[in-house]
Amino acid sequence: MIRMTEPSKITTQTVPDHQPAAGGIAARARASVGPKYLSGLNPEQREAVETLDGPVLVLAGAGTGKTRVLTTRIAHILSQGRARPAEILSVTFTNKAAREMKHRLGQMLGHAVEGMPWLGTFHSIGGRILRAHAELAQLKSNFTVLDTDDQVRLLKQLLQADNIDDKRWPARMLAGLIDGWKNRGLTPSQVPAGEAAIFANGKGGKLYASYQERLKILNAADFGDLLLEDIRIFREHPDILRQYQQRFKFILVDEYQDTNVAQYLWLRLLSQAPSSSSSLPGLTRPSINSSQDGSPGLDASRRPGDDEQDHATPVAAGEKPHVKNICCVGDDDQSIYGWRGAEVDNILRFDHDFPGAKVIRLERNYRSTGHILAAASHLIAHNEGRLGKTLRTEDQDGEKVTVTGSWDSEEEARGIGEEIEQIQRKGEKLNEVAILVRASYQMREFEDRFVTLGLPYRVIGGPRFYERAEIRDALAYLRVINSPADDLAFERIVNVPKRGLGDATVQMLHDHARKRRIPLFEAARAVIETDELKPKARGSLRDVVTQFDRWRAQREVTAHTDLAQIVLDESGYTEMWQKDRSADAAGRLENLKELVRSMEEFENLQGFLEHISLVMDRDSGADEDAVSLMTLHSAKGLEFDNVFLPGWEEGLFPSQRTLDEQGRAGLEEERRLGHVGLTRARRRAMIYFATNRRIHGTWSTTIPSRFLDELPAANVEITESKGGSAWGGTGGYGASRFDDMEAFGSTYSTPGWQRAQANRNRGGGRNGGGGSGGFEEEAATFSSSSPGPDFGSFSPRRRGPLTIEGELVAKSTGTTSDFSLSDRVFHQKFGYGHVTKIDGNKLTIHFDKAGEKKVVDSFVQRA
DNA sequence: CCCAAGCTCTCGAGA
DNA sequence: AGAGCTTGGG
Repeated sequence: MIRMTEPSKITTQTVPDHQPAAGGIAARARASVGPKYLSGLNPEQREAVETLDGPVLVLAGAGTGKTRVLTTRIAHILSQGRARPAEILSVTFTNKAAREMKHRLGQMLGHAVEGMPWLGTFHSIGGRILRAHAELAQLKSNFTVLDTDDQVRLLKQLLQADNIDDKRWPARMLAGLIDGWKNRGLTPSQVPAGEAAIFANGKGGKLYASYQERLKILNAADFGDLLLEDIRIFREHPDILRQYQQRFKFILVDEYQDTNVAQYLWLRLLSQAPSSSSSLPGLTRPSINSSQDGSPGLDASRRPGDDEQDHATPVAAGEKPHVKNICCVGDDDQSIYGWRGAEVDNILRFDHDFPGAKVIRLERNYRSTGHILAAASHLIAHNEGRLGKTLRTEDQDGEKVTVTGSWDSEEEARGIGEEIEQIQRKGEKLNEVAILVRASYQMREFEDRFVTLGLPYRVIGGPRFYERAEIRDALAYLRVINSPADDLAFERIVNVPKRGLGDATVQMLHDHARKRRIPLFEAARAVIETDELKPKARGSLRDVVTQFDRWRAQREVTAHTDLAQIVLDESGYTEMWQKDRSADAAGRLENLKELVRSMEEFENLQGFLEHISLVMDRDSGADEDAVSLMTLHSAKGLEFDNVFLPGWEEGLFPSQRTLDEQGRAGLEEERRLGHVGLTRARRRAMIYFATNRRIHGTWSTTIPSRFLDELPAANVEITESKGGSAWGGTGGYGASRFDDMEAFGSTYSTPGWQRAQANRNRGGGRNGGGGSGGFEEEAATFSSSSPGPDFGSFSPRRRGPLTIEGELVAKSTGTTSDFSLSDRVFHQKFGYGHVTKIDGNKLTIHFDKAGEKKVVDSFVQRA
């Protein structure tokens, strides 16, 4: 496996502050007389903007001006006359990022940027290309984009048709598998046999194939197809590929560390210089991480007739595909989307994939104070698979990062609430306060608290607008109008509002449709001419068909917003919610109005539907002064003066599930998430953890996150939680504390807790963990790291030199418990029992009545 | 065909 | 704890 840089090179390669960027005379000459958009850039940024030719990788650490570089680069290309707006392909991951870039470009160029038609998310641009060549994917250009929900419902139908027990083999799981395959660029015939077999006794691959067939019949594509079908079209039709290669003179990619294999392949195809040669290099990805079986994923050519397989041979070593001007910007330390197929390897091996690539590091941080940056850097230094950057700041040290322990998550929310009120009293804006949680279920407690306090807040990236039932219903009506073959949409609304068309009727329509190979809607039209249905159902169905025919006719002469309103009213859908007396009915009606309003931004119904499924976020009242509440994931790219980071506990953060599924790679991704969280803060970062947390409705005792131990003592301050902490100071939760804990229940030994415990013990035994005891500052040293990163290895032990010193270490009060095996003990809640296992100050006790429990020794007394 | 009660399952991040 | 789904009775 190839590593890009030796650690030793990293520091020396950094461009010194005062010298002009490499690039020599030309760059210097431009530097003095350069256009004004270049002024204010530091030398590295400037180099990233001005190196227009050939592949460029910009390693942009948090807060180093990444977006600025990207937008300035586009401005530079345009003003140098190197390309017209329509010749620049610029891809981002989120709509937010795309909007932000458009906005900043507009500001920079002064005049309106009418062009830049190819600035957008991977999915929107992929979808656009697919629509242009839909017929090559057996689709019509008005195809529907299915979201996860539709996908699962469709798969459920397929499972039923195949008589597969969807209890044992959930549709969700299959959806996840298919998603994963698509992320890796695999069509049904390319899925390795072993993987296809793991679902439903070997039917996985076949189901994937029939799912794809169904999609074509429904005139639909899922998110993965938006890229995968492009790739297939490019491969099968070199002339089309060449057309795009010629069009795009420059390619820019944001957040490159988040790209998955499919996105990588897509980019790679587009980034080849146009060539008429039949041997297209780079059609496949060279083996990713030297997997032992030697199957690089794409060479599974089991099915005859897939002639594109012929190209699927790895690029020969030394072969240099001609690559044009592609600039990828990313930060390996912010790669947090491994779970959806992102390959950190894409960025780690950039110069291998794009030979001759210039790598530019942006390490000057303009965002955070010294202490925050030091803490974040120190934390991330524990990762092995890094390219290695050292973030620097010229800002002052500022306040130390605080770590606060609370008894439980309610106290945590209370403490943070009070802290925020203090910030407010100091006259700071709530807009500059954010709470970043690991899992969305953590949000509720804060919302409750803020409602009580009357503190304005907004949830960012919460349940998405178009995922709401009423929006999906309304969209389904519009989808049926737009695409009569959209059976999923038809099925969704055929009996909404209630029309007496239940499962029996729908089933009958299905049979009919399948027999004649026609869409459900057409089946309905046929069936109402027969007397197969009871008169009542028949009448209802006739009404539905007639209504849709009328709406489709109206579509020609009515503005699409008016049409939507008409459809909602005439179908009785609006009325349905007006009659509904539940609390949220009013809100739903409001949402429907909002939906109709939002349609105004689009030319017509078709354009609206094309976009709606790709637009995830709705900007909600950003002008109001309010605290922001969001997940760590959705915080990427944002910054705030004050950042609260609650829930730093084993099992929650790092997430047990990630650890279980991804081993050490997962742990490193979680650590990067912590790094992202800390680097969101400009002036104050405040970490919290609770000793007790409610998970799945029951209280569990948790132990502080290992990441706390990995913070540098010199930059961190331990504080007391407001309202009394069970942690620190008093030396552990005493029995008196426990007396108050009504809710402390039976779940001390949840599987998650046990796993966390097991992992912790396996992970080097540096400390006994435990919620009890105080932090002690201590110059801790542990050894780490073999010379090269070692992906794919799950070895929990680190080897080699690299020492990290000066860390906080949580020390358990009693690493030696007073109890010994089979001691008879008494517990206030569980009664009498005897000790079966001792682990530091944690005891496993078999209680006479309550069974086996894990308990901290201070909770029990000798019987 | 509809509704209500009971049941199970989830509770990691997104386009 | 809560949602979503299945089941049984009207």
